[in-house]
Amino acid sequence: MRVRLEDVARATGVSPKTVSRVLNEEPSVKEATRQKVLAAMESMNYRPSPAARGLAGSRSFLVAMLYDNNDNPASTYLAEIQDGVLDACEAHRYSMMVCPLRMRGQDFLHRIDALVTDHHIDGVVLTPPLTDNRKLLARLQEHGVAHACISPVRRKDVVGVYMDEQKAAGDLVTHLIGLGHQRIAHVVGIADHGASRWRQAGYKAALTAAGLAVDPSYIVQGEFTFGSGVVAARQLFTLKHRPTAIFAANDDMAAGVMWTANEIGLKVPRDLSVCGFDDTPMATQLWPSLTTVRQPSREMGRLAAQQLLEQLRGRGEGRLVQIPYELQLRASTAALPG
Amino acid sequence: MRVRLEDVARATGVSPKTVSRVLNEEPSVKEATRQKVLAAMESMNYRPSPAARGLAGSRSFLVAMLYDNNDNPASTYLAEIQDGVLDACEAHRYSMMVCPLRMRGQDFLHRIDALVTDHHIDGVVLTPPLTDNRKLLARLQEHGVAHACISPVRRKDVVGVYMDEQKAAGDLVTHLIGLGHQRIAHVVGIADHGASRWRQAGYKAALTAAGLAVDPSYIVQGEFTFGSGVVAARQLFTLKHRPTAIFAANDDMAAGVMWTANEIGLKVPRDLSVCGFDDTPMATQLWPSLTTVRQPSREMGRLAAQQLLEQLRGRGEGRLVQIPYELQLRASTAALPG
DNA sequence: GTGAAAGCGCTAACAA
DNA sequence: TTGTTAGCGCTTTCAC
Repeated sequence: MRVRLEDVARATGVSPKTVSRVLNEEPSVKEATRQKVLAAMESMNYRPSPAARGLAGSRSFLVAMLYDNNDNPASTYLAEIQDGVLDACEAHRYSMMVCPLRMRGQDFLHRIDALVTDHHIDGVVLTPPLTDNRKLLARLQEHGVAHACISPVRRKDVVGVYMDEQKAAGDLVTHLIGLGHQRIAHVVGIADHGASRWRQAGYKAALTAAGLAVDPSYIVQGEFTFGSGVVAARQLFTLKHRPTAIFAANDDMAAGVMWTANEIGLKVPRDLSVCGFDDTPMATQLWPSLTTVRQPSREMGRLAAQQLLEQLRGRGEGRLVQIPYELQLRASTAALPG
Repeated sequence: MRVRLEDVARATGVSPKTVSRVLNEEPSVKEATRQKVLAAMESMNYRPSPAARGLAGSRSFLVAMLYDNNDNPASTYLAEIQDGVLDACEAHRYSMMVCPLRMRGQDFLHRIDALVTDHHIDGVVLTPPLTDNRKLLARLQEHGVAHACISPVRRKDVVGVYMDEQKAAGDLVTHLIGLGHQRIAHVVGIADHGASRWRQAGYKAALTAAGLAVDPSYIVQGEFTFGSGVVAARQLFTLKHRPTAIFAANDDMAAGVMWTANEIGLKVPRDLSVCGFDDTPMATQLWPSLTTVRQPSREMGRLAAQQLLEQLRGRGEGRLVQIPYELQLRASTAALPG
């Protein structure tokens, strides 16, 4: 029924071990032998059994994508990353599992243990804010499980992918300043997320670079959700000198800001310019369409997984790669009248 | 290092086979023995190796969630279903893989073969429109792989979960009629999706039941995307007798309709009532917030997987369960003035 | 109701 | 560069 490694060996006239060597791309096989075996595998449509490989060997050819189920950014962000990770896994004949964790609460370390003990996971892809959880990283280290990070805060000795979010945020705010805005507010994301810190830092840097003061009352806390954008906007709209532009740390909060503007009759962008970050599908679906920064999530997932696999397959070390961003200037920002 | 079944056996003073019997919930074990073994497993923190079980036995304790990568509904829909499937799998100690397919193009059957041959998948959860692909279903049958469907078109001899979408759509349109609307248009979804058919059928039924004519020029084709909602709305807005209400077959298209209304200066709901279907997060984030039908995707994923596992574990047959819907009446619909 | 032996398909550690 | 032997941790088959 099933074509086994042994069958390929017999058909080729070599030992099972040699076929195994070819399968695992070990260098110590004569090129002629390798070609013969490869040809037989192909023609016999041989497919190795992951179960047998996992049981006998030290590798499982399995990676897991971990994400936080509480403080998750928009689900579309995670879905795109997942697709990217899957792309890379398929290209290298690895399988992927998905593993939601609840970072608040203590069970989440046990889930790591289970993943390692049960499935012998070879490596994991970490999404924010998991990328910076010291307990999690320590546990992975204990288990000897490799990992790649997406947008990690620490960038030293880390494998994965990141964007220069600070510079991107700075560019966005500089754009607002170029449109004549001076009273520019910022809605911050969840406090300990790297994304919040970078985007806020970029905001401040741009103001400072333009010789504008950083007014603390123009900086309000959010938590990356639509609702928190609404709350933040309401607070900003009660200020004596209302901001003429608001930079929200992500698109969801920007949507909340625009919703609130509608609520009190402010017209975007005439009365208020709004911009976000991420370029989720929503950005083009809002009215007016949202000025934001494009973050290529799927590509980031793909690259992170690729670096992880690079490392697992012993081909080089796995690096931290930077991915470029793109400003998306749309209809929600406009020049300040007068 | 690892606690094996044999270790549990030794600690309990029974044979490995007996421990295996307990593990697999086989009936032919004396209750006292079973308790003893269970206790030992617990205290020794025994975790069976999926690889070994898969290799030796006929089951893999693995299910896959399949989805279409081309005609996919909103990614948030799939993400929620995935979470639900995962919930059920964890509750029954099964693992889940995700498997995107491209239904256009022919490779997708090979991917099924790979899933079965490589991973010995025990069963799959099918999402629309995969639920009704005859080739896919036939292939699964060939392989003897069980499946559960989410919102399948055929409802006979099928395991899974569905909602009465036709009735829900009818209720929505009836609500519009109750508000005084008579010129009610409908934006249809992708032609061969069950969701499109049911929602359109509900629309027509409600009109007919109210003694209103079904005007073909008020029914325009869409494809479940925001952009197609825009196109459809533009078409409807050029009609001599513009509709006073538009029922789009999903929230994304409804958002497109609202966007277009904005574009040409129509005010929702004063000049136009709009409603959608699904109650995605977007529905509450639009301005004005969208009247729609709540479809509990995560719960549907959970239930479908649960029925699948029920079937796999031989406890009963697995049924097709119906899940209730809920109308969400929000700000995008209002009484017709005059 | 329980156990002994064999083997799932592959890789490890050695040997040649 | 290639082959041999043993066994990964479990389930199967068959015996008792």
